[in-house]
Amino acid sequence: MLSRELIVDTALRLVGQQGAEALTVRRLGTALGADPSAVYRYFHSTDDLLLAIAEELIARAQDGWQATGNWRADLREIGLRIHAGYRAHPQAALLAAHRTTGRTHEIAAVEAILGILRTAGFPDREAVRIYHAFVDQSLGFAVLDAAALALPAAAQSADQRVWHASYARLDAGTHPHIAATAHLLAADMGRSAYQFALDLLLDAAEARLAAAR
Amino acid sequence: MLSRELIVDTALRLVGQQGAEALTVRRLGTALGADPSAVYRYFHSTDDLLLAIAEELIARAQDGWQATGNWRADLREIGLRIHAGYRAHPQAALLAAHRTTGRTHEIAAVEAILGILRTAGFPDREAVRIYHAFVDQSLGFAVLDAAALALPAAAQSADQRVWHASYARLDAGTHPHIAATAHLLAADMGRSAYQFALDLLLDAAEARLAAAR
DNA sequence: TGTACTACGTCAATTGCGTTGTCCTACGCT
DNA sequence: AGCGTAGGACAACGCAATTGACGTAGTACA
Repeated sequence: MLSRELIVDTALRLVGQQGAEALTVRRLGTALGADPSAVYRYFHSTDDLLLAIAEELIARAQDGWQATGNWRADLREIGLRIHAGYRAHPQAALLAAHRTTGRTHEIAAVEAILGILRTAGFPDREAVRIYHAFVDQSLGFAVLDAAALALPAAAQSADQRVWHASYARLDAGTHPHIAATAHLLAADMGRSAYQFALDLLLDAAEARLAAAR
Repeated sequence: MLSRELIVDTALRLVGQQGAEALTVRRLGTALGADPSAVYRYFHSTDDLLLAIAEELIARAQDGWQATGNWRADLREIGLRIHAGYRAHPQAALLAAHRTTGRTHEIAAVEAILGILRTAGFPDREAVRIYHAFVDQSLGFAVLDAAALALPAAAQSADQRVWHASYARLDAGTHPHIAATAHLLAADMGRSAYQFALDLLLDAAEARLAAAR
């Protein structure tokens, strides 16, 4: 017996194991032990299914979150949760992160973030702008980092080697700035820049809030 | 008589005119007045073709850029160029934005950005961190916005409609913050948040530079 | 001049995809 | 008992990427 939940869970597992290109109605049907067309009893189209997957990722990211009342800490926590949640399912994140679902869990997240900003004292117009920048920045980094994680292991280490090989060996005469910072670059580019970028965004938001008062 | 250049140019024109979903070997063949399979005489696969398109994009984005000496203005200009360049060709951006090529155009960009930051007075470690956050933020937003543009027209307008339909009709009792800002949300979510996010990042960087002195 | 080779394009076929319409079967309701 | 419906199977359509066999023109070379 199939169900929307079972199909979404199977799809996430399928994509996690076999990569993004495995998410087809036909392979999904095989994984479910059912005919591909059976999926259409529960989802209007593959796009509909994709939105359900996106919604599930949002739900998992928000699960168990509690506001502390400190707007900066709360926003930071939500950002890190979104980023971590999508990175946990890189292939699915690549497909789903840029979709607007308009469903309950997404709405709950929007309401929570807007609430944090407005309660903190941001004027409505400013709260909306910061909300938008915050969410898209989180999703953008999530997609980028997920894409790196979704690469085959060989391509992943090749990307990493570029910083130690190509960049570290550039001539100081033609590329003085890279030459001067090559060791720092090699160390930093292996990690995600999301945390630092998030703190920069929160710094800027805090400064604007102080200036508005 | 076909050629790699002619095919790449035709592909870019095709996508510019008919949208992301027009980039198929069959339609490309039709646009070239040739059999679809003729493309394979010049490119090993469609992925190969897309990489060639991506290279072309990098070249075009950098073309004609000049430093002014104002670090903030220079960084802003580079960010906007990257973002606009990728957004102009969404489907290629989706495939190319997260790859580290280590080729001449990419190296030139890295050197330029690091140079701007170090010349402005950022210490090396800080310059590298800001470089990383700046680049990944620009690429992240580019991917996200490109993905939205690469959607079929139907899905695109559906995403847009969500903000006017679902969100604008939520009850003020259960979702007070969304209800209070629904009109602002609908207006803001139709645009890219990149410019605002970029300005926030530059604000924060400027504050850190001032604090370090 | 004749031969062989290569570059370039066409043609036909294979495989996989999303999606749809039709059929079958089991179950709950009156 | 009869019947509607939910849930699944099956077959088919059209579009996609890709491939290998085939034709054709030009070109190098003996």
